Amino acid sequence: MEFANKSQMQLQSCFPWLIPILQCDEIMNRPEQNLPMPEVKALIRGAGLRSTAARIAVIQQLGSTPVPQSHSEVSEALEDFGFDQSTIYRCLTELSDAGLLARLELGDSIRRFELLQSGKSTGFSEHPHFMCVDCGSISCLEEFTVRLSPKKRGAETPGQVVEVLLKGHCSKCADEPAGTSD
Amino acid sequence: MEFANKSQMQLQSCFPWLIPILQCDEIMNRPEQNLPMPEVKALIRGAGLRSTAARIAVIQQLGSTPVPQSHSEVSEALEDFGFDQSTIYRCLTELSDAGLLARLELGDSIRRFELLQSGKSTGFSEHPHFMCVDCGSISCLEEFTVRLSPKKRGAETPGQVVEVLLKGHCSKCADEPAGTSD
DNA sequence: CTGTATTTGCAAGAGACTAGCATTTAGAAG
DNA sequence: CTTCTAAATGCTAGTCTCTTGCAAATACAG
Repeated sequence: MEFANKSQMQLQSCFPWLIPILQCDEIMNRPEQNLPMPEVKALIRGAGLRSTAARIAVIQQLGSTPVPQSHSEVSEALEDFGFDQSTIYRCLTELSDAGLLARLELGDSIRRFELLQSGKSTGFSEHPHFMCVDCGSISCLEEFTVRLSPKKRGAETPGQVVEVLLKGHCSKCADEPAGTSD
Repeated sequence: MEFANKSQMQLQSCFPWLIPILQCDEIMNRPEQNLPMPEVKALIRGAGLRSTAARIAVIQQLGSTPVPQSHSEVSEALEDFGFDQSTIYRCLTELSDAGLLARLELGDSIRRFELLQSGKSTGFSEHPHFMCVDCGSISCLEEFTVRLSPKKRGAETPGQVVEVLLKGHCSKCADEPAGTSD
């Protein structure tokens, strides 16, 4: 990364217009990059938002891993670009409000976001998630569906389910004797 | 309630020994009370903890409603007793560590606690929960079981599930046109 | 290229929860 | 019924995640 936090500030004072271009360039050439830039821009614009460097970077970052990421994971991954914390928060919120991301609240007080592939734009994830209560790892259960079956007939249904979260001991933690992992 | 926050402090300075007795008495005679006092004491003592007024009150309060309660709900319900916020937090944590309560993290950054009836003491709830993403209401799905079924054979199982959380639009919110509630 | 509504950066703040430590108390031993 | 001590409480201050207000910067329509 050519311009880390400090040098970026110097650069910015001399050539303010350079930063977004450099940012876009850097974002585009990151090894994690897996979405073509014009597509990302179109995605953002299509949602009625301006395609800024921060939003592009957030989308790219979320597209780079198969699991949902928290704000701190995203902003750490992008910290070389010098985005403000609140900018990342706002991007995540706006993009998920616009239906491009799913906002997951898995119960550890950390909000996670996931890039939605479908055009459904419900803002909810398309598959169940599993969170390990021991190590905190998250996995997407794309291969599974969850069925809610009443124990006896006539049980009152709760409503329309849009998101499923399972918690338990992941296979890695379950293998280890209790207490050896965290 | 005979002694609210202010008068309690006066009382306490004159007759410090009076408070716990009054507290226990008040707690015992609350209309919400539904568990016999000696049983509650035995429950706490059986878990290896001292049966203090705060713990008894917390157990009683959680036993008074069928849905899990948050720290603030518990401490508001008990505020006439003048317990400190951190005491309630600690009681909830200790009682759930001891296996008497289930600690639910439903994803809205608010931890909720539920009185466990069984002697299993896993610290996890015995039934799935449903949280409405519109109004935030929680319901216990005691009448339902959840089955995780793979879409195709050979899908990797995530591990041993101990807790199930469903989110969606509750029947009350789903009936209303979007936007009218919340 | 220009103007303006949208975004961003910064700094301060809200809300849920935790930790440290002196004081108080439950429960056991005498 | 007292005395003793480990456990529990109250108070204060702190952490962490996330939000908000506002001036400065920027995307993009015209």
